[in-house]
Amino acid sequence: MLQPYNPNIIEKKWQAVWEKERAFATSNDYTRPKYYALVEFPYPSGQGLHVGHPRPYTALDVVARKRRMEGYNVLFPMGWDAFGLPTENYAIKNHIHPRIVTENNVKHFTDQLKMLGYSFDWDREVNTTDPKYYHWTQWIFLKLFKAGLAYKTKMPINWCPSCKVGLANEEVVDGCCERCGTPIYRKQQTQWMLKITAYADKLLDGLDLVDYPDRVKTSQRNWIGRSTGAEVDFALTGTEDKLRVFTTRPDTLFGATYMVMSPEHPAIAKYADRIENMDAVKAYQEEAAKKSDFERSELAKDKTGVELKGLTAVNPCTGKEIPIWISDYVLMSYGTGAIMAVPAHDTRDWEFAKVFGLPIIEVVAGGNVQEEAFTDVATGTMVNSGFLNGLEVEEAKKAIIAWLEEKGLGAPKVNYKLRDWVFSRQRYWGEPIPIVFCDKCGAVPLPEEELPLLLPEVDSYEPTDDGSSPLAKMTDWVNTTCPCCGGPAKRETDTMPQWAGSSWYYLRYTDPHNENCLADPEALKYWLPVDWYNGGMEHTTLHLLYSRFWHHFLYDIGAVPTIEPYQKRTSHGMILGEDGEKMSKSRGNVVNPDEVVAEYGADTLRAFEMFIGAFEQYAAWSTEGVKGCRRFLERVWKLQEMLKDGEEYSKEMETRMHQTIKKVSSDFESLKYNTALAALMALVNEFYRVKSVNRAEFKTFLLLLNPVAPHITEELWETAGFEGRCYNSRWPVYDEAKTVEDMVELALQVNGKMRGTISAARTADRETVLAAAKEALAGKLTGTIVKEIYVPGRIVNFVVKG
RNA sequence: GCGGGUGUGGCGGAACAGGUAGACGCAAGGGACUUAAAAUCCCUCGCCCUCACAGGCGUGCCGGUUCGAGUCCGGCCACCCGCACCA
Repeated sequence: MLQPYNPNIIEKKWQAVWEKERAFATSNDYTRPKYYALVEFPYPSGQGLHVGHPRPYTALDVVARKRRMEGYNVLFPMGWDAFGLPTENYAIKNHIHPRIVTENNVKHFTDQLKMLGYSFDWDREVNTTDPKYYHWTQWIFLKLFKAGLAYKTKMPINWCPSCKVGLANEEVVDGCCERCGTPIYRKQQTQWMLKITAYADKLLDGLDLVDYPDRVKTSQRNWIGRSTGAEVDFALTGTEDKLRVFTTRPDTLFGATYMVMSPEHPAIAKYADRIENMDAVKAYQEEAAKKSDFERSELAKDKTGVELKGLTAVNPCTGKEIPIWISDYVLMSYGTGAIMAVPAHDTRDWEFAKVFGLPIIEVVAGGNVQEEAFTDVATGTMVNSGFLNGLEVEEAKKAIIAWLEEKGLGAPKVNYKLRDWVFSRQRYWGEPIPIVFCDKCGAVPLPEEELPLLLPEVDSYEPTDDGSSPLAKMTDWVNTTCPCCGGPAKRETDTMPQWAGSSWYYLRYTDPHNENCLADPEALKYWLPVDWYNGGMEHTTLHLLYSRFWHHFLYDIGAVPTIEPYQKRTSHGMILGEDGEKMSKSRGNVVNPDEVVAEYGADTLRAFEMFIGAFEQYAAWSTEGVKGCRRFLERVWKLQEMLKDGEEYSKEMETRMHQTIKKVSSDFESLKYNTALAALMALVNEFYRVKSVNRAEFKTFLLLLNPVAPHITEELWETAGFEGRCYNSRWPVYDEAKTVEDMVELALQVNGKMRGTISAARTADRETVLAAAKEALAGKLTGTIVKEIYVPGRIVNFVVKG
């Protein structure tokens, strides 16, 4: 009598066996071929794992398990991105130290991940809040500082009044805090910045070296936003001064009929005495300052502005005096904060000119510039442009830049949308920034021997409204001596953002316990780059970009051996609630993996997560679908009852077995987990149809299913008495020649319409097949056959007339 | 506005390289087993017409290429995501 399938028992059993056998420990034998599979380490939140986590984890666990069976030395690690606001907020509310909160959450997450049977190498677990880890986060910061890539500056930052913290541009979504949704506003504050802009070109060029999805590459490129053009100086009438602008269309310079400055442009204050309508200008400035970024971009794109009466500029090409306006459609943060307006060939300038009745002069023929701006650069010829007349746009660009350079009026210039990275947070639960401020020596880096700079114990983690960190109240800690001159100095009290620790964690996994450097160079050389990194699309312009930046920097200082950190990147689709909406507590559609495992087992959950749909697309949870996967595993379990002897595939199964090995092997490599599982289900259906599975077939089947459902396959492997363990057996191989059937069903068509099928040998010759086809279609072939098409193994088509 | 993506049964989704559309799963209907139910096993399952055979229609819409189009080309439409006055 067959025992019923009881996942709760066998899953615990095998998890214990694997742990005892150190089944998934990474080898330190650097002569073996390596494979580094990485999933984004989670933030250990208080809610625990939700069913979204297992989708990417299972997918890469499948890859990792398959690679081990193929003989690779596999690094598949897990860790904790544990600094962060929710932990700190929870700590404040419940008066528990965030360290304790983190410990508890990590424990909970670990238990949940172990329950799901992942083949992580737990000996290599890292935790960003561990001083032994953040030692090296701080070390990298010091290197950045010494390289001039970390600097402190007073600037308007994105302030979230709810989190009481400054945010990076990447953390602002629709003008609101990415985390809590509160509208942010601009606040002047001194901030640490990282000069990611210095790496803009390297980050762009590096994309050509890696295998990322196009959508990821494209959004990184757009975010960096490189644009080439020129800077041009316009003389200010009656002064020695120039007004410098950036333009991507220097070719249209003859058509510049006015200029626009950002309301924050410093020239306004400088020439206040010349500006006749200063009251109106000031009013406009105040109006613009009051608007949040959100309002400035989202609300009415209707153009507004004020002319600076009494201040004009000179078009360097035409020599004509042109007016200067201020308008909030020109941003101080991009280019020079001022533009030359060419209404005939720029949509925004055109709209502005229409509102204020400014002249529109066509300089590129090809459109009707009184009706709309003509912005096409591919067609069109220069007109009304002096020496440029008759040139194509691209030729004109070169010519005008050469002319500007010769006259000393301008030069080629590249601009980026990318801004430097706001790197300080006014909160407690983050890495302390290892810098002290000395009246004599300025900002002084801590000596590297003094790292890690430990996060001090404080009485209150409460953030302050004035924007200073909770650490600022710790005067014992804040007051220190200058490492440089020995005089009194104060410590930096802001901490690093959560993105710091995650920017290099994949390096630490290669050598997680090293106390002398961030990781042994030999280990880095062997393991890098990460072969396959899966993570969320939401990190494309955050974590993924930040960590590439750090890696490029570390490469430049010789700390890592590769230019790029990740060779291949994939992104999973989110798991939605059963209602098709994003899972959230407020909607009440959250599915808890613990309950799914308790009711159906981890193998069922894993199988369902892989079967739920195309890996890169969103998928809605389905309780019925989960049951379907459990049903499949029950059918697998009961294959034991029809198990027959046989050390080779049976005749009737042979082709099917080879086909399935081929299909599953390639699908596991190309994110098609759903169809791999479908092929395995179909194979089981076939075993049921013939009411038989022999030992050779069963063994191969177990190996193919093992990466997805490791527990049940291990149990069946043992029960069947196969040698060793399933997890460390060799991945099955197929014979290409044996994947094709000898006899095939050919589709018969008349004028491209299906009219029947015949069975024929795959290699049957044309005459034989056409004769058989005509016989089969007797009666349906009326008229004259004008063409006969035969594609061996596929189709016969007769083209008939009359 | 710019960029990216998606559109196939009642549902999730398959379809190599242009070659039998709907694999696999879910739901539904029918049958077997059972005192009964659950579970399990077997059968049916795109739409229209037909008792059945045979046929007609069908992959968002319109057109094109081809012996043959879900797949290629041109033109639209809808929805989703990202960026967004970036000069």
